[in-house]
Amino acid sequence: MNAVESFAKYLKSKELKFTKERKAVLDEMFHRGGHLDVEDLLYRLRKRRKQSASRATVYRTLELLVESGIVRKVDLGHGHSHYELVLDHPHHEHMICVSCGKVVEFSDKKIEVALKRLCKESGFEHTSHCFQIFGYCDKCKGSLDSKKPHANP
Amino acid sequence: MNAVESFAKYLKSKELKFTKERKAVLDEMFHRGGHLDVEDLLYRLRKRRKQSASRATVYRTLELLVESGIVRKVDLGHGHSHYELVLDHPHHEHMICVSCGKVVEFSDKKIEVALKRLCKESGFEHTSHCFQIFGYCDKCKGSLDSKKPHANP
DNA sequence: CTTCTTGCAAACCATTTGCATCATT
DNA sequence: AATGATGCAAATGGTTTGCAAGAAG
Repeated sequence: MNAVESFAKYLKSKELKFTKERKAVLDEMFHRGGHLDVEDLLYRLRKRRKQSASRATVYRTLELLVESGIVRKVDLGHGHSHYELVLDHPHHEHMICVSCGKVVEFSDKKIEVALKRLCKESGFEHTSHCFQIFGYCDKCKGSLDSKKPHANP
Repeated sequence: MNAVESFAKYLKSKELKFTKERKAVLDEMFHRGGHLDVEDLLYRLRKRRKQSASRATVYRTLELLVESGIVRKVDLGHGHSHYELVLDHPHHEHMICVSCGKVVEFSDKKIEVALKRLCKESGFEHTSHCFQIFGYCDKCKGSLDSKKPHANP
């Protein structure tokens, strides 16, 4: 089942409507694939699509997308949220360069296994997690400016 | 070297002053040990110590404590920051119950090893990381109210 | 005495919300 | 036609900042 069908189904189950604004947000998330923040999304909707949506609607739609499990909210340490598609995108964590803002996705089987074991051991019912590694990417290593506002890749 | 000496040294190196307000914040962080947010800290300073400090000063002091490496800022998904002592407290991650807000610390050697290897492989210079697991603690398992203190995925 | 700090209140910024109007079902 | 959705602007809540008065070195 693709993201659009999945979202339509979710909305129907809650007796909510599949408006053009909601479709536009989902489409843009899908088109992008990677992580996006609200500002990016608004810009892309305005500049690259015929269909725009207000900031409030984007926030409201993202909340629905998160609830439905299609998108996840991630914290990349930039002081505001980012969102990324879950559907069709293998689960991963983020490695973030505090100098240039570059974000590298990674995943590790051993970490996944350890996580599951830890939860099981303590009777914790895992629903989601967030693993961010901060530091300097190979290009910024040795760089002194750890105080730069990170640009979004 | 203890936390007070360490902070004094850091402040001196930056030609900053070790005021009673700064000492009070550090003392309370040290006394508490675990994670605290600004509200907790203000309350404790006001109620449990003779020395208080304004909200602005608490924020400013925490920033200095983070810069100096004595304290780290952690995101427990509550919509605001928490802070915890690094010095004299073994490194750990957090498992957070989205229903009751309970936070359990954990650490895992295999995860630490995997993290180091991953960074090395990609030439990433690791400075810090944050690993949060969200879900339901043993007491809240089966609970329906997923609408409590949570924020992240 | 000079410079850094404090506390206050105003500013800021991301996010949420109330409400009148509009669009889907 | 009924109900939910939108856009706007105002509200919110955590955090930051400008500034005058105060304290540390």
